Amino acid sequence: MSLSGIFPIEKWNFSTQTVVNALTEAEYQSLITKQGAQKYKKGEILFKEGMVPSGIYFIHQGKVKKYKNGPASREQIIYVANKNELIGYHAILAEERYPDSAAALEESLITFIPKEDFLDILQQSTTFARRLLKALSHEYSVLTNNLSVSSQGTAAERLALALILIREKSKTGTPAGEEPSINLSRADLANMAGIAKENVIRLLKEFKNEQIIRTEGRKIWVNDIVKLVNRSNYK
Amino acid sequence: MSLSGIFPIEKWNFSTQTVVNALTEAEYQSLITKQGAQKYKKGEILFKEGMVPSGIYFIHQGKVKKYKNGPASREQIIYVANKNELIGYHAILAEERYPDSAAALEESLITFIPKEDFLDILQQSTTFARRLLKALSHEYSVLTNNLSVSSQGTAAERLALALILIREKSKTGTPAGEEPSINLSRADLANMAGIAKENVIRLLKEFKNEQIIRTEGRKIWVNDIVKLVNRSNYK
DNA sequence: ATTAAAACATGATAAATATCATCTTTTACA
DNA sequence: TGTAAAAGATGATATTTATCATGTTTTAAT
Repeated sequence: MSLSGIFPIEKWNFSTQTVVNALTEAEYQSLITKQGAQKYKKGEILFKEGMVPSGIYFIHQGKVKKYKNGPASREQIIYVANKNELIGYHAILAEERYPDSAAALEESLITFIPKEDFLDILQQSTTFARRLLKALSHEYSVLTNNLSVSSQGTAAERLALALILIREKSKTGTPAGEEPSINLSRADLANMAGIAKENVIRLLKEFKNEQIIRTEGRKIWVNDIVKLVNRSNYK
Repeated sequence: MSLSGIFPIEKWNFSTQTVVNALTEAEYQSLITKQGAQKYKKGEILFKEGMVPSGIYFIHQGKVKKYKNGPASREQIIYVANKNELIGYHAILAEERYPDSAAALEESLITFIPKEDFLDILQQSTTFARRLLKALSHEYSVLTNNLSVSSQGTAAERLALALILIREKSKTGTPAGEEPSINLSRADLANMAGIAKENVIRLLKEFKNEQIIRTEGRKIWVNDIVKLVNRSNYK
């Protein structure tokens, strides 16, 4: 079942793919060669909040969480970047240290693009710069939506939303027509929704009883996306 | 008493002033003339979430809240823009509808800049464009900090933070050496912190008992900014 | 295959926060 | 300046969510 018509997924995703698409074939080849890509193991850290940035990253394959460690050492996931997305550019462009940390959620294939190369392209290609400006402006609206839900939504609403988003990102790689499986730890789900791990487990049980999802070990499948969207209470 | 050294205020403020500063005197005069400025009464709405944007706004005087209306018709304040800041550019640059609403928090003097004029300058001035890119990247870090506190912080922490931020913004216009007064409704404070109004009132009482603040009617003064920063638990 | 560690699950309890009802004070304006 | 409306304040209560303790299952490495 599709999200189209019942949930505005574009309001929850960044759009750096369009920035990458502004590159010419030659630029793409020189910057983002798969040859130079590194393999990251699940859980491996790309960069940490507070570090001086030395470049940006392009995700060929896999998923990367961007997160912050709060006071009580609890982790808040800000965004999950998917295949074909860029990360790490905020710090470079703002001329600041990394505002958050990044770690692979699963085995991933990622190219590192040195700061200088990135800034060169930015200087040369006005299209690239314009798309970047557009993408960053769109991010404002994504984060704003998140902020609103995070501070006003109930635990169930926040978890439902997290499931919707992560399910959508899990579609890449799933054969068409087949329901994608969500393969995240309960802890990561908790850190996405900003709630306690035990609460995630209990709410998943509730969703299961309502036939919204089914599980097998840690894996979760969405049976009824319409009900899940309802549960997220997103109007 | 100053914030410097004890609290990184720059991590909580946008930086569109630097964008405006990229304008030449002539550009500034033609775009942001005080002559064409409009007076907005307290509570008056500049634009609403979902509207098609027709331009951006420059705040000569006053304060403007940017907010979203959640499901339960509760309002979440995303950001309070101060004197000399721009607002409304995200929607134009992202080529989307306004992602949030904006309303004057006090009597304000604001210039409307038509979309075309804004885009013209953007095309002409690479400095303007570059600063805009930098400002938007910085906003990511601001919103990210907000998101982390909003989903993980306690009510007291969030209110303390709101007070720190709004106090800082109230400094403009306060004679140097004098403690600025915070003049927001309890409801607005609640909507900034994302907590219930009654909870704000009770927490303010607590802060008063701890000698952190003093009040007179709705007005609030900070007696002890160090204690307030501690209360915000921001590390 | 065995086993230690990690992740998952569950129940009991405590803590935090929202909601509701009501009263008082302040503010705005006719 | 009187008065209605809005905002502020308070107490009682309900609800939500986190925390703690403990047991079970799964996972991964030897």
